[in-house]
Amino acid sequence: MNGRTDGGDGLVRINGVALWRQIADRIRQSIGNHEYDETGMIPPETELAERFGVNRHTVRAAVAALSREGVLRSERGRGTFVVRQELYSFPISRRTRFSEGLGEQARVFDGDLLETCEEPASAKLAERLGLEAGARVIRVETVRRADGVALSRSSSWFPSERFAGISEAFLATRSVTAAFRKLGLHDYVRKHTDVTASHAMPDDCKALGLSPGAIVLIARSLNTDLDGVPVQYAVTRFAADRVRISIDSEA
Amino acid sequence: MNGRTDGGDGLVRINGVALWRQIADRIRQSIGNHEYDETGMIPPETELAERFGVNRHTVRAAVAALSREGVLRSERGRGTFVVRQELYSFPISRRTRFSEGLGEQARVFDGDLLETCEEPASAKLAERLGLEAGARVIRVETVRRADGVALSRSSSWFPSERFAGISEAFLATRSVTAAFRKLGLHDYVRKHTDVTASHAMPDDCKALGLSPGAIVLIARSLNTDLDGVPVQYAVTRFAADRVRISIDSEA
DNA sequence: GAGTATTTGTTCGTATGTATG
DNA sequence: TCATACATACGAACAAATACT
Repeated sequence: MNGRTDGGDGLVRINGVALWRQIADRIRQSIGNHEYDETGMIPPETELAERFGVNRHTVRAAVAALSREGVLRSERGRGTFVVRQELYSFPISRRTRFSEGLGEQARVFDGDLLETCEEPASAKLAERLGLEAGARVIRVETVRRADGVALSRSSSWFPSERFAGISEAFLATRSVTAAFRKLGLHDYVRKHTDVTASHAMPDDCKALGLSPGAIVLIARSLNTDLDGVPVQYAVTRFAADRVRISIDSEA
Repeated sequence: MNGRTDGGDGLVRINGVALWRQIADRIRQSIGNHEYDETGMIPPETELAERFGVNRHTVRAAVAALSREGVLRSERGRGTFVVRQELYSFPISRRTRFSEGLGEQARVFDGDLLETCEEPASAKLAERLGLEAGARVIRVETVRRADGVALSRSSSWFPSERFAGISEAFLATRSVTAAFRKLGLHDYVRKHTDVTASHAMPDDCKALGLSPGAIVLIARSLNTDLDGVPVQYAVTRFAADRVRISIDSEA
């Protein structure tokens, strides 16, 4: 069966990744690139099948997966439509804050505190936060949503000594900025951010409502107070099909 | 590490991605996170099989795939070893330049010009470059390598009118900075960068030597001259298991 | 309203790939 | 290496809802 003389578009059978999943990914990407017109209707299954050089069943499997994810919605006799075209744009700058950054892209922002605990810092973490090896830190696990859609999942670490009670403060205010303020820190800045990407772990799928095999953008970031003393290290995992990271390099 | 406590297992049997490929991706990620000790030796197959809750055959398939990619090297009787531990870190700032940024992380940098042509700008591209709709642009497709390893693949667009001959200049110098200089533009700055992630397309796999199903980090960037006039729009696709994007938010 | 084309939804069967023991 | 169970992909229908003339 594998004589896949890739017709119009180029798609090759790949070891280990099902054809329907590759097609789902390409459709998802086409949506992100605004390759479909404004009606939000994607080409009919027969046309996609021909374009990708696969059977219609295979396209249907891809569309079914995207429908389960809430990306597409099919209507018998009418066609298949994109549910939401735009990615949320998450800006990174010296003054990065979560909900402020997303600004007017959604009407409602909220989040959950999944878990919090105090633990000894690993060697790497202690170094990043400028603490002595084994110093205690408070870890806070959160999920952020915009208009009810989960966008990201974060693990944050704060020095215990300076920010005792930060998890309660966060729980009360649902905002790191506000929690810091409650504890006497009135301003902080983003020092550095590293961005990588990887497949979603089972935890990500659960917390973000992703279909397994989805991609997450991972931002590892360090915030400091105005004197340059580290106050927070965070690993944030964004659903890559919902969020774009945006960097303005202004002078 | 990281207190992530997925208790040893945490592998979901997902539709569309073969188990051995998921395991290969997790091993790749563990390497990126430095979860293996400095000897570079990964746990024996039986242990990995037990940890992931799969048959040893399946782990072997994953290790075989990573060995084909050059990520692992198995030695009979000794074990399986990581070939290169570190990700290359690609910094983004107002003065982003490709090889300067990678600096001392590799000994040899080079690249190929895959293809170049002149074409009319799409509506979106014209807007981004501040051109009239349908103005002509020069597109340049390149691949960049560090120490012989392909890191990224770029499509760049330059306004034809201002930068006629840029592809020849780039071909001669192998550097955008030098090519600009040849054409009389002595300095330029990075205005904006958008980062997303997606599965590698067949073209990426070919150009970057990726195994299918791999992930690419996609940076869409705009460079301007010192007067703020756009001079280059580029889409760069990085192999996510080789490169990390790094953002310093200095004042 | 009738008739036709278009589009998604469903059911067979068959061959190959993946994972286990 | 072999045998078994399940997922993936193909092909050829046909059914049902919608859109257009």
